[in-house]
Amino acid sequence: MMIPSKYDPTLVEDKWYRYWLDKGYFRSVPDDREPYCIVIPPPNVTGVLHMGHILNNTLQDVLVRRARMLGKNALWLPGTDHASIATEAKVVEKLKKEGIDKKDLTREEFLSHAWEWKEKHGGIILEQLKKLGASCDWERTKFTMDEDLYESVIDVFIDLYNKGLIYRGVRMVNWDPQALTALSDEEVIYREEDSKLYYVRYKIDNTDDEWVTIATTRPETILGDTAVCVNPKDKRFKNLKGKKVFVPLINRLVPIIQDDYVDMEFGTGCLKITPAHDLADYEIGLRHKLETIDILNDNGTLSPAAQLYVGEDRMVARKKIVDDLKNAGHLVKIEDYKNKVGYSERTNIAIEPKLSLQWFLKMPELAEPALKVVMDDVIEFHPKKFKNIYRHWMENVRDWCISRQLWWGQRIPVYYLPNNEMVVAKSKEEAITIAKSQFPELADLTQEELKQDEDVLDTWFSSWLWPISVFDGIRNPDNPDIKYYYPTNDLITAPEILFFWVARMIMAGLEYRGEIPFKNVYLTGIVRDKLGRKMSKSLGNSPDPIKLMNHYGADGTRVGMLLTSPAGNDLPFDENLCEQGRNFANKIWNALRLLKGWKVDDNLPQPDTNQVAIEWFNATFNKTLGLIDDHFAKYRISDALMVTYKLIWDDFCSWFLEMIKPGADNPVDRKTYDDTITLFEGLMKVLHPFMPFLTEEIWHLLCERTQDDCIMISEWPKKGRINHLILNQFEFAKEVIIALRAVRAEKNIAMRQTLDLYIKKNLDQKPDSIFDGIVAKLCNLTKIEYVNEKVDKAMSFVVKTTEFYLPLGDVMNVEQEIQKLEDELNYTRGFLAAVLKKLGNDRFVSGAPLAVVEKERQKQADAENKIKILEDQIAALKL
RNA sequence: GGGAGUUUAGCUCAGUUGGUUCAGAGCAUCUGCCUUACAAGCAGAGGGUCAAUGGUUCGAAUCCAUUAACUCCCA
Repeated sequence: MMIPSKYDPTLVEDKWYRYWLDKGYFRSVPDDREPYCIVIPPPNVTGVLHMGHILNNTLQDVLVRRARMLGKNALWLPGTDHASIATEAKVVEKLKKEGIDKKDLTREEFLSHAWEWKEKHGGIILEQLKKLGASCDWERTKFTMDEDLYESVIDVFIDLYNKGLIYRGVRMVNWDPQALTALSDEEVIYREEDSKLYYVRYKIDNTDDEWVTIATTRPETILGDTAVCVNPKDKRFKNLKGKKVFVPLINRLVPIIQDDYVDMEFGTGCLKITPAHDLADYEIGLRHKLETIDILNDNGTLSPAAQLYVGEDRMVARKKIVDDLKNAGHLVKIEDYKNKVGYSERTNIAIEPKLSLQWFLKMPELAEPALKVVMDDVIEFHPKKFKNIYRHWMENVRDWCISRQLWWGQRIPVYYLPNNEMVVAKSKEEAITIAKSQFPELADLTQEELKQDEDVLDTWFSSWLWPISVFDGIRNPDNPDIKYYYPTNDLITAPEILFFWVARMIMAGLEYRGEIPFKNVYLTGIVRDKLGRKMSKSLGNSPDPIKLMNHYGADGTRVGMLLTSPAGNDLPFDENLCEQGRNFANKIWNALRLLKGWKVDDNLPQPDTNQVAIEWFNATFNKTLGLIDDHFAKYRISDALMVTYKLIWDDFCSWFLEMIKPGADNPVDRKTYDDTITLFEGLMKVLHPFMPFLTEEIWHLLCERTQDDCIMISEWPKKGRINHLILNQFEFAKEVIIALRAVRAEKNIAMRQTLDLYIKKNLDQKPDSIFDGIVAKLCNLTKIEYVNEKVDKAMSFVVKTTEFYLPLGDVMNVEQEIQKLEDELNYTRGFLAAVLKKLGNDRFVSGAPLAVVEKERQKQADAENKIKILEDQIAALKL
C-alpha cells in the first residue's frame, strides 16, 4: 500500500461525515439504554460560524461522541433561535436596499419577507457545523419560531399570566430611537467618550437673587425637570430645605428635595431630577412622588411636553438649549468630562432611557428555587467559581421585561377590548369567548373590535424553554421524548449568558417540569485574539473558521481550539495552535505508515523485548486511560486532550514504536504486529472524540472492516489491570537510556557506532534485566554485562544506586569525568544536609505524620548511599 | 461606588486535604541531527524570588491579613 507521507484531511473529512450521516449514526430515539443528551445553545439564525462557536461546539461534540462510545444513547439536538431584533434589523436593511420601507408593509407582508429571508440565509451556521464534524441528530433540528415551539411560548405566557406572574407596567427601558424598540441591557454597549458637563443655575423662589447651580451632561432634559435634589447631610444646602426653584427657560416651579442618593462630591452637590429620562432620577421620583414629564417622542425628537424645541432631535435641542441658557444668564460654566454613553448594539444609536409601557415577568418567586439547585450542586457549574456570580445575580434579580416593539417573534397573546379591558387568550376566537363571558356588555363583540398587542416577546422568552420545547414538553408533557431525554446532561455555553439564558432555563425547567433542565453547566471562555481583544466582526480580528478548517483540517482546528482552553478561562487564540493540531494528525498518520510498511512473518517467534514492550505499553495505556476518564469526569477537557496527546506522541510513537521497530528490511513477528494494531485501535478510540475524522480514517486503514465497523460507534476502552511493576522498571530503564544518549551526544558518538555497557549493582541488589534488551536496542549496545567491580578507563554514570560503565578508551577525559562526579556529589551532599536538618528538628520529628518522617529517613539513606558510590568512583578515577 | 475573579517559565496554563530530590506541561527559544514513519520530524538543553509584604506552621505556590496590578459583573 502506498501511503503519502503527509496527511491530507481534505481527502478524508467530507467522506466520513457523509458516511456517518448515511448510516444514521447521529440519530437517537428513545430505547432501553441510558440517555445522554445535550441541546445546542441555539445560535442566532442570522449568524455565521465564528471562533466562539468552534470552541463551544467542539466541546459539545467531544462530550457527545465520548458518551456515545460509552454505550449511552447519545443525542445532540441542534437548532437556531430567531433572534428577533438582529433578524428584523437584517430584513429591514435588505428591504431598504430593494427600496421597500418597513413602514409601508403590513405586519403579514413583513413577516413573509422575514420568513423568506430565514429560509434563504438562516441556518448557514448549522451547515458549517457539519464541516466541524458535529454529530448532531439533524432530523431533530429545531427553530424557536417553529409552530410547536411558537405555541409553547404562547402557552407559557398565558399560564404565567394566569398565575399572576406577568404584568404590564411603566418602566424605564433602554430605548433605541431608530429601531423604535426597547432593548435589553445586554443589547446596549457602553462607550466612554469625551463630553461636557454643563453648570446651570436655577433661581430660588421668593428670593431676589439667590440661585442653586446644578451640573448635567444632558442639558436638554432640563425641560423635563420636576425637582432639584441635595444630600440631607450636605451642610451647604441646609437653608434650601422646603424651598422651590424655577426651571430655567420654562419657569416651572419645582421643589428642592433631599435624598441620600446625591453624591456631595460630584459636580455642585445639587442634582436636577428628570424622572422620565434617567433611571436613578426615576427611582428618586418614585420615592418623593414627583411628577414625571416625558419630553421625548419615540423617535428621539422633543415632544410638546418639552414646550421648547418641539419636533427637534434631542441632539439638536441640546446645542440650542445651551445657547439659550447662556443668553438667559443661566449657564455658569462648561467643563470637559468623560462619561459612559450607551449605544444600541444593532443600530449604533445613542440609547435613550425612556419610560414605556412594557410587559414584565416577576422574577423573585421563580429565582428562589433556581438559586437553590445551583447552590446545592444539584446542577453543577464547571468551573465552580461561577456559583458565586450566579448567586449574586439571583439574589438581586429584577423583573424581566419580556416585550419588544418588533414584529419578528411570538406576538404577545393579549387582546384589548373596546371597553379598555384586556384578555389573554391563545387566539382571537378564544379571546372573544373569554371577553363575552367576562363582560356581558360585549355580547356583540366582533373580531374587528379586538386589537391584539402589537409587540412580540423577547427572544430569551423562547430560548428559556429550549430544553423542554425542543421535545414538545410544554404542549405534551408526557410524550416519550421529553420523558426519556429530560433532564438533559450537559450544557455548554459562555459565561456572558449565564443569567440571560442559563438561569432562566433553570427557572423554566423547575416551573414546567418540576426538574432541573441539565445536570452540568460547562462554561467556556471567550475567544480572544493575541492582543487579548474579543474577536469581533467590526475589529476584523477573527480568523475565518472555514478557512482555518480548510487549512489545518477540522481535526487540527478542533485540537487547536481545545489545547489551551480550560473551562471558564479566556482563550487567546493563535493559529499555530491549529498548526500543532495538524502536526499531531500528521504524526499519527506516519505512525500508521510505519506500521503498514512492515512485512509480517507468521513463522517468526515473538522476541522477548517485544513482549516486554507490549506489556509495558498496556500498563501505560491503562494508567493513562484512568487519567483521561478522570479529567472527563471533572470536565477538564483540555487536560484530557493533553494527556491523550502525550500518550500517543511520547509513549506510543517515541517509545513503544521504537522499541518494537524491526531493523531495516526485517520482518516483524505476527503477534507483535497484531498486538500493535490492537493498541493502535485503543489509542484511536480515546482520541476519536477530539479528532473524529482522522481516527475514523485510520480505523479503516488499520485492518479490513465490515461496513458498520466504525470507530464512532465503537466501544470506549475499559480500563484494565495496571502492571505497576513494569512501569517502575521502565522508568529506571528510561533514565539509563537518556543517560546513554547524553554520553553519545557529549562525546559525538554516532548512533551507528555500537557500545558495550557494564553494570555494577550495589547494596546486594540483584540485576533486573527485563528492559536490558530494549535498552540495548534503543542505544545500539552490543553487550550488557553485570560486573562486581568498577570498570577502569570507562565513562560512568549512576542511576539510583546502580553504576554504569562505558569503556570508551581514548575519548575519555578523566578530569572532566571527575568534575562531573564532584558536581553531583556536592549537590547530593547539600541535599543530604537539608534532609538532616529537618530530621534534626525535634518539632518536625514529633509533629509531622509518621509517613512524612519515614520518607525523610528514606531520603537520608538514599543520599548517603549515593554519596558513598560517588566518592568511590572519584577515588577510583584519581588512582 | 458594590461584588467576584485572576496574578506560577517568553506565551497559555496544571499544581488535589500544606509534606518525596531546591516547582510541572504544551508551545516558543537555543544546540546537534535530512538516523531507511514523520523536518508538519528526531535527540537534547536553557528558562521561574510562585505579584509584594507580613503572619500561622516543624514545613507555605498552597492557609490568613494587608498592598499592588489586571479582568469581569452590577450600579
